[in-house]
Amino acid sequence: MELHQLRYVLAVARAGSFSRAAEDLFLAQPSLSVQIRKLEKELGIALFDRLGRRVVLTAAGEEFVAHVQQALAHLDRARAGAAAVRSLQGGRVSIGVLPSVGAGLLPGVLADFRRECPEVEVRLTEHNVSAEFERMMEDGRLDLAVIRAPWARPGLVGRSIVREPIVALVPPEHPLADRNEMALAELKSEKFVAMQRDYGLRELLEQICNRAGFEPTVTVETTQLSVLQGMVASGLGVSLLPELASAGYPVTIPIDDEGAARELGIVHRARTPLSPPAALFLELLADAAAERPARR
Amino acid sequence: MELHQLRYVLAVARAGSFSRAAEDLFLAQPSLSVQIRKLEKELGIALFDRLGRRVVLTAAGEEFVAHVQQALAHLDRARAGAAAVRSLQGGRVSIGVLPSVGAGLLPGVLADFRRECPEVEVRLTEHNVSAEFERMMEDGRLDLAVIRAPWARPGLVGRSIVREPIVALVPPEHPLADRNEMALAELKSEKFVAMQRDYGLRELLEQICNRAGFEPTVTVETTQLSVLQGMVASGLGVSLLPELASAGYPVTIPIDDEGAARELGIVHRARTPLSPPAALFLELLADAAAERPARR
DNA sequence: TAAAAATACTCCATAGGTATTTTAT
DNA sequence: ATAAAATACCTATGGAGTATTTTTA
Repeated sequence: MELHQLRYVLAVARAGSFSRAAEDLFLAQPSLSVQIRKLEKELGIALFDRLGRRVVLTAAGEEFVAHVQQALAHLDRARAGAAAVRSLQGGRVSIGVLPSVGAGLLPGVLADFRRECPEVEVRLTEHNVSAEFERMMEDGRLDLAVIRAPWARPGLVGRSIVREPIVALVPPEHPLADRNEMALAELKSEKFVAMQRDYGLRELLEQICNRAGFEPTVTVETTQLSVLQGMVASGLGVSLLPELASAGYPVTIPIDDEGAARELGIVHRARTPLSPPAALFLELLADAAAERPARR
Repeated sequence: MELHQLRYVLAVARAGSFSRAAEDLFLAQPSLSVQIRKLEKELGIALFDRLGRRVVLTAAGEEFVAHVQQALAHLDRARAGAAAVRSLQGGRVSIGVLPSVGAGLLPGVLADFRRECPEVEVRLTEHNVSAEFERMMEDGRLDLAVIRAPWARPGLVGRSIVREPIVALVPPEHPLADRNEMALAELKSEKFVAMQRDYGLRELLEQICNRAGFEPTVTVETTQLSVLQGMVASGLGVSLLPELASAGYPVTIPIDDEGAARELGIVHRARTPLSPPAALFLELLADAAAERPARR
């Protein structure tokens, strides 16, 4: 049983004649006859009664055709679904974003994307750890992820989209509170408020302090950016955050150390092609990021 | 898009690996890879994300598979329907019978048939004229018909199943009423009660009278066997009927002329093969008829 | 006799196989 | 180093074509 045979059966049933059906199918009449016969032989029943000049479905043929029509309709839907994805009128994109990006950069991009292809479902996943996204990418659970550069896995490719400065958060009454800029080394002996271990922002904090030559003394840990900001505000210590993540805190002082910055990139699997919706989303996100001037 | 490709897609989705799916399908792995790739190219989208060692459906692939499963299920049903007809567990037989046969011979056959294959639908058509059945046979509206022999159309084949004597029906007080047998010629100057023109039994009456050398004088016509019998009973005339059709009338006298008989046959199209249910029905009918001894 | 289906054959596209390379764990 | 997928190449099945015969209306 082959698809073309099924289409031929429908055509013959519709035309009531092998010759006319062959014309409709742009096929030679013998080819059509042979295929129908072959199918009948395989099924073990006659689908058509050859009444001399006319050809009509047998009772069994009628039942068969009814099922075949259903089947072919489903295949049309399958094909149409694929076409929809191809032309950005359907499908789904799964995207992973760090919380700070989710709040800062994404809403506008989502709105743009929704406007361009309202039929495409967007599945957003937020997570604090870039490495988790890398894992999800490789599992196929995500099509795109916005993560910290540089990414570790060789199977991922992408482009840098944001380079944002690191700022210090200090309590309002802190001696450094009125500075316009500062060096990391000045925080060497401060107490730090930080995200818990295994959070991306904690790792970032330790990396930049280490690069400046000291180990930060973390006295309080939390899992929420807003809680961290509140703790700094109430004088429990200072902190270091990328600018996007410091949004909402009043006393931030830019760090002028070389390399005191967080770089974000949008990545996807190197070997699997991006679906058309995913490719569009990547473009929109990159465009939106390009409008924010890259700093430091 | 080909059926085998769709089955391959389902197998790969199920197995999560080209190699394992290829084993399941008793197929070489490269053949499978090539077919999937080809389908993806035709659809213009990726159905699978090749994640190094594992293979998972893309979002578009999942939707595609869902439709394909529906489609293949319908094809299974189509195939199963054909198998059912083949094995006498489904399908339909359309049969044409003359009213006298419908009353006399058929009920038992129908019961036998129903017992042997209760799933097969039987569509009965009664008609008074054999020629009408011949037309319906050639239109494909009937699979089998029980008609008067000999049949006219060369496209029909079949076998004789019943040869029944012609009997005379006379009013109870008629001079011939107590005879055990008689010759047709003795009815030469009687008034006849007969079926209307174009009825098979009327044609039969005229044929056998003509063969006996006279034209019957028909004074009353009707369209119902029971009405005809009533008219004879009330003395309006005599009639001639095949034995099956005379059932219920008290005064019948066998005609001993050579050839004063009606022969019935069961016919089907010569060129189209009988469906298994139709073939069985033919056999059952022929068997039932064989049990009635053929006479004259 | 004309029109349709079946038959006979020829050709070539392609599904599937084997051997091998590439890639990822 | 191993296991899986991709690539390259080959073979052969079978779908489609042309030419012809058979059959029916």
